[in-house]
Amino acid sequence: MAEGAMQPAAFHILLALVDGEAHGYALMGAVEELSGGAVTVGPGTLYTTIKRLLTDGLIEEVEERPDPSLDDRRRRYYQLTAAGHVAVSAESARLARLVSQARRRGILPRLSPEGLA
Amino acid sequence: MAEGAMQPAAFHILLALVDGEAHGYALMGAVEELSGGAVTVGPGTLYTTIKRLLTDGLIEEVEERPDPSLDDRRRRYYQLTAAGHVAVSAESARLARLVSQARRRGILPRLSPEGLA
DNA sequence: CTCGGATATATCGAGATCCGATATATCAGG
DNA sequence: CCTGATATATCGGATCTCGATATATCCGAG
Repeated sequence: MAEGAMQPAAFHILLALVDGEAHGYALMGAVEELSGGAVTVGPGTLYTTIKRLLTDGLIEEVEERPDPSLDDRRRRYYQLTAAGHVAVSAESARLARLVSQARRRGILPRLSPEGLA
Repeated sequence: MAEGAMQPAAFHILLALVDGEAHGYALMGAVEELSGGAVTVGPGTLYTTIKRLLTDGLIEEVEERPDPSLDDRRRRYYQLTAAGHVAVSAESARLARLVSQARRRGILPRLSPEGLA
């Protein structure tokens, strides 16, 4: 897509990370949940996207380990960078504009379905 | 993507067609306009996407020619089918849910930018 | 009338993305 | 131990994107 658009998988992952740091495997479930089950990111997309987001500087790995008693040495935790925050905000605004265009055309209920999962 | 997601280019084209029938070349400008310039669909994406939308039964070609004095025999006009209307509504609702998730996380202004282009 | 540029549709091939399958390793519990 | 769930990672095929290119038509300038 043009310069103003982001890959859907990347956006879903960044949006899940706004809640705070998370490890890869947990993000699969988080994306499915915040999309209401409409989007499923499998391991193939997940880890290749994570690698690209790291390269692009939109996320970074968290070095500190959690409570040692709860630690799982396999996990790798990630969090948004400042650039990642900017990017996910910009992409959200772009989608909001599209949604308002859809609403203007009368193909959506009056208000956003705030009450839905 | 999963069963509940649509290709961005296809969605932009369907959304432009909610306004009524249009021919392919006009859709390029329409998509750029309704996306606020963020998305540019070039001829490659445009015509391959149109072909796929026809095959999937989401759009159909309009046979009737416009006013003969204004006719341009090169043009091919398209309009949404009933299935296309359903599809663009469903995809809009999916995006609206994502936007509400973004707003819930505080990375968007309070209300949709209704006043913007 | 002819020429040239804009309009319009279409296809090709390269690159990017997506995604299931697969592989490997670690964790927890029986 | 042994098994199944968790967790990360990569591979290859399929799909999607997109600029470049080709062809045809329209229209106005000259």
